[in-house]
Amino acid sequence: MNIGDVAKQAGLPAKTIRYYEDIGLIKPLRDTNGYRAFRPSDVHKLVFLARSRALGFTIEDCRALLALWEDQDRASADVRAIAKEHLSQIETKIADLESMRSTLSDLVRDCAGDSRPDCPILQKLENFPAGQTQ
Amino acid sequence: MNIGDVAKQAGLPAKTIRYYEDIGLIKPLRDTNGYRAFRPSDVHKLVFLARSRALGFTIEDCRALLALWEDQDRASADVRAIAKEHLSQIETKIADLESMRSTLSDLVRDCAGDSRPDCPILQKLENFPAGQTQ
DNA sequence: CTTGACCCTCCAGTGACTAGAACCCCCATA
DNA sequence: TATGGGGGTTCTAGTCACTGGAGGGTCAAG
Repeated sequence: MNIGDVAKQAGLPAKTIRYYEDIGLIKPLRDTNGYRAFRPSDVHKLVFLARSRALGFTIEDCRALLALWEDQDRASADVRAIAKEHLSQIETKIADLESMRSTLSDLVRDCAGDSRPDCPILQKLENFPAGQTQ
Repeated sequence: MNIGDVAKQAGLPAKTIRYYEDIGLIKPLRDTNGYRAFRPSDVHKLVFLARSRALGFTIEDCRALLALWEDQDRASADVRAIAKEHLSQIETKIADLESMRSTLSDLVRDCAGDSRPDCPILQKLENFPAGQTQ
């Protein structure tokens, strides 16, 4: 199977698939003309990768998950540990973003948004306490 | 004022401040020894930048906000537009992360986390519909 | 005079791609 | 047979917002 078809099946851009080969996540064979020749197992892995990435796992998480996925003797707990760690990172991010949202929506609410030069948003950006997350 | 003191005042690493100079956000003077010499207005700008960045504005947003901040004749509406756009991006991100969280926490909940090799997380990563945000 | 804290520049790396250039390969049509 | 289009290939460099490190200069105190 060529890269274009695989890209459709996995829902990933061809560029991304080449990149995944570069960094060693997949190792497709090659045809005599140099084209990548994807086996069903490669496609399967790419689908797995697409889904894991969509859930926000990092590439290194994905690498670990793939290794566990391929290991018949892995412990369920190993996978769970990765997922739990990731989940807690997601929860931290959500909390950060919610605090940003609340500050920002206060600012926007207080701003008349007219043509006068005095803007409460800029005033608050000068004055509210800094040092939040990113 | 030297960069170390400014860093403390603004709550930014010195490296970041140098970077902000590199990309033209600030233009501190120089002492004869080559050290950056920050005026109060530079410090003020850096505080503003730290706060805007803490609220998740991109550097380019910050550049625009700084320009408006310095422009006596700006319209309040311009600032509000940037803030509103940013707010809606934050809200999209939160929604994305919440959908990740709900899927992931389902997965984690269903996983015994023991030493058996069958793991529902990996099974679901093979099977649930892909194509979410990132 | 030395030590240690501070400052400087420049280069490279991060994560996860993405854009683009310059090229090769294959098939169908005129 | 040319040619056009749609694949494929490699390579380099760019993205964003820093961050780390090497290798050095400056300054104040002891």
